[in-house]
Amino acid sequence: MAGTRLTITPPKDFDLARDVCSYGYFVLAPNHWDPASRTFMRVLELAAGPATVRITQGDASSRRRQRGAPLKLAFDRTLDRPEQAEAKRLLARMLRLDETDADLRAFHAIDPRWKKSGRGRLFRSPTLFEDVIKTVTSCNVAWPSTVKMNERLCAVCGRKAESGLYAFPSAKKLSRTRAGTLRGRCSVGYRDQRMIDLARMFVRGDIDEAWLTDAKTPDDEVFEFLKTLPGIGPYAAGNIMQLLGRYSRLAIDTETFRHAKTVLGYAGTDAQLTKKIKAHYEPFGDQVFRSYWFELWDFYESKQGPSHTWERERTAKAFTAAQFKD
DNA sequence: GGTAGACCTGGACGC
DNA sequence: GCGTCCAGGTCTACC
Repeated sequence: MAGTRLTITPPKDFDLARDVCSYGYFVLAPNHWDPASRTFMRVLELAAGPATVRITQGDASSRRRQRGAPLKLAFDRTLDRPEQAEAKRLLARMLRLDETDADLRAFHAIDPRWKKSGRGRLFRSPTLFEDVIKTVTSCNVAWPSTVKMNERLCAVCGRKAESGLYAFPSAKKLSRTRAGTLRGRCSVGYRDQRMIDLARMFVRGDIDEAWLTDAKTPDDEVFEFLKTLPGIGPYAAGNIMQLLGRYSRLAIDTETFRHAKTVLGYAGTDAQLTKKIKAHYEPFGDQVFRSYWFELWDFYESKQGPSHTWERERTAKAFTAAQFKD
């Protein structure tokens, strides 16, 4: 790529392979992780149009872990100064560079199981809007359909970069898209109007990201607000909470019940399991989601190998609750 | 406050 | 190849 090249100095323990491959969204379009080269690539929607960024850490030819080494960004076009700042801001959100080494030490003090691996950061999207829409695509559907919806949303509604790759659609674009297009061409089904309504709320400013991320805003108020959004119920709200950096709640879905039965050895009705699950994670206080998630992720890695080696095509098919029932 | 049924897609299964 | 059933979380109507 012959465009702008930038460098970001991450926190000392940041590990690109570990910290990108830490949450399922890293395999959803427009994200692309290449296990062989340990390179992350996606299109960012910037002020002057879409730009593809390729991210490596340290010496790409080395197989050694290079925690804390500079992140090298290579773009497919030239970015002016404001765009460079915008790109860095979006990538910092995506990679959770705001989670400092001290933040992670605090998490590991509560749950020391992840101290050795250093796990703590959870990959997310460059924008809250993309995180919310991705969460809606993960509701009431098997994982392969979530993968497909995100691919189609980008291909049908996203802008094309010089690289030929597509961006995730902006809120503005999605707010003007017809429900029939989303349903017919993006396979989002009944989620069509809910996605458009969400996009319109973002465009109008009805969703106040500053308030949602303000440390002074109580978790309970954020959770209750999220549940008022179209297509967002208790599971989705819990998931968006963690995407906002609020780890005090679980996002309970069928996968949680599968985990409770097969890994934790619990039995009973869903209501009984929910009580046992909450009791199990209670000791982790305001970090329950991370403790839950890395237990789950550990299980996936025990079945599929280290997450940074997962091929996109295989991952698209492998990760469904049904695959792990036994 | 709790719950049954509808919503939509895609995969599994039986014929 | 076709039809049927089922899984998946949210929403609405109803009790």
